[in-house]
Amino acid sequence: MPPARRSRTASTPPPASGRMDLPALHLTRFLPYRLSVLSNTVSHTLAKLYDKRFGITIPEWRIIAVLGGGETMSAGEIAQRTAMDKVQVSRAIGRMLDSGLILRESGDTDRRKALLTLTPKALAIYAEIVPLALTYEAEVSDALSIDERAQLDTLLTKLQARADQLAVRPAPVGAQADRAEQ
Amino acid sequence: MPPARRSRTASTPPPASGRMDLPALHLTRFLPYRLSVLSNTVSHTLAKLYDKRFGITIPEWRIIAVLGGGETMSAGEIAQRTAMDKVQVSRAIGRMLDSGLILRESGDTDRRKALLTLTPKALAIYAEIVPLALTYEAEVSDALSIDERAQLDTLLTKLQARADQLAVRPAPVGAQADRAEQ
DNA sequence: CCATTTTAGTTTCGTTTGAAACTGTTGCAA
DNA sequence: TTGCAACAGTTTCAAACGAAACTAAAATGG
Repeated sequence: MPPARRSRTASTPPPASGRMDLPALHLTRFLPYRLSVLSNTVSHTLAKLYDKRFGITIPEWRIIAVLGGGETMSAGEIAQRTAMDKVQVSRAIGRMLDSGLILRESGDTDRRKALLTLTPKALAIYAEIVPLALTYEAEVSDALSIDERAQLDTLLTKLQARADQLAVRPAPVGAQADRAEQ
Repeated sequence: MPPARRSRTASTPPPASGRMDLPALHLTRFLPYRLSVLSNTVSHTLAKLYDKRFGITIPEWRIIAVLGGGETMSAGEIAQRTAMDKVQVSRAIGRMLDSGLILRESGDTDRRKALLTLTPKALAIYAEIVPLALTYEAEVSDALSIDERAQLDTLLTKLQARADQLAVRPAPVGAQADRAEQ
C-alpha cells in the first residue's frame, strides 16, 4: 500500500500554520464524498418523484423494477437483483402487500420461499414509472456527451468491481451475478 | 433462472405503442441505481473502517475533515462545507461534544453562532485518519488509469452540477459555494 | 425604541435503518 | 429415522434519519 501522498494542487488553501503538514484532504476532492453527495442528490430527487407520483419508496421501486416484466421470484432473488439486503426486501414487501402492490404465495416445492408477483395495480405503476425514471436519467445524462456517457459506464463498472473487492462484507450481494448476466 | 426479458439495448425510451413492449429498464444499467450501489459500497467500507479504528461515524468524520486544519467555524459553515444539513451537523456535534472531540464556545459578536474547534484528541484522530482515508481512496482509484481518473473527475463534476439543477430542493446546501471556492 | 422577520441551532416526532436474534423449513449425515 | 447445520424470511432493538416545529439571538424597519 502506497503512502498515498497527495499532490497539492491549485485549489488548496494553505495548511494551518505551525502544524506538521499532513497529506491534504479536501472533502470536495475526496472520491467517496463526491460519490455520496452525487448519489444522494440523484436518489433524493427520484425518491420525491416516486413518492409524490405513486406513493412508493426507492426499495419498493426497485422491487417493481425487477418484477415489472410480470415474472415471479422469491425474496432472496429480489435481494440479489436489487442489491438490497434481505431485511430491506422483507420490509418493502410487507409494505407492498399492505398497499396491494404485490402478491405472495408460498412455494409448493419449498415452503420457505414465497413466490412474489406484482399485482395489476403495480404493473400499472410500472408502466408509468419506467418512462419517468428513464426521462430523469436522460436529463442527468444530458450533461454528458455520448463519448462521456460511454466513459462513465466503463468507469463505474471498474470502480464498482474494485470497491467490491475492497469491501469488508462478503460482497454487495450478487456482485458478479448481477453484472455478469445482464 | 428467471425467464429472459425482451431487452432493448439503450436508455432511449422507445415509443411504447399500445400496451406491450415498454421501454426496458434494467436496474444494473440505470444510472441512479449504479451510483447508489457504488456509493453505498464505498461508504459502507469506509464507515466500518472509521468506526472500528476510531469509533466515529461518517458525519463525524466529515466534521473532523473540515476542522482538521485547526480552524474554527460555526455549525452552519460546517454544514455548507460537508453538504450535510444542519440537523445532521447538530447531532454529530452533540455526539462529538460528548466524546470530547470538539470544543464549543459561544461567539462574542453573535451569540447564536457557536465557534467549534477540534480538541487535541480529535486532531490526533485527524492525523491518523487522513492517511487511511487517502489510502483507501487510492486503492479504489487504482482500478483506473491516470487518464480515467481525470475523466472521472470531469464526469462527476458535470453530473453533480446537472443533478443539482434538477433537484427539487433549493440545492444541496452550498452547491456553488462548495465547489466554487475550493 | 418596540414589533416583526430572519437567522442559528436544537428538539421532537414518526420512519427508516442495520445488525443480530429469532422462527420455520429443508438438506444432510450418522 | 433423528439430530444438526444451512437456508429463507421476519422480528426486534437501538441508532439514525428528515421534516417540521421550536428556542434564542440578531437584524430590520416603522
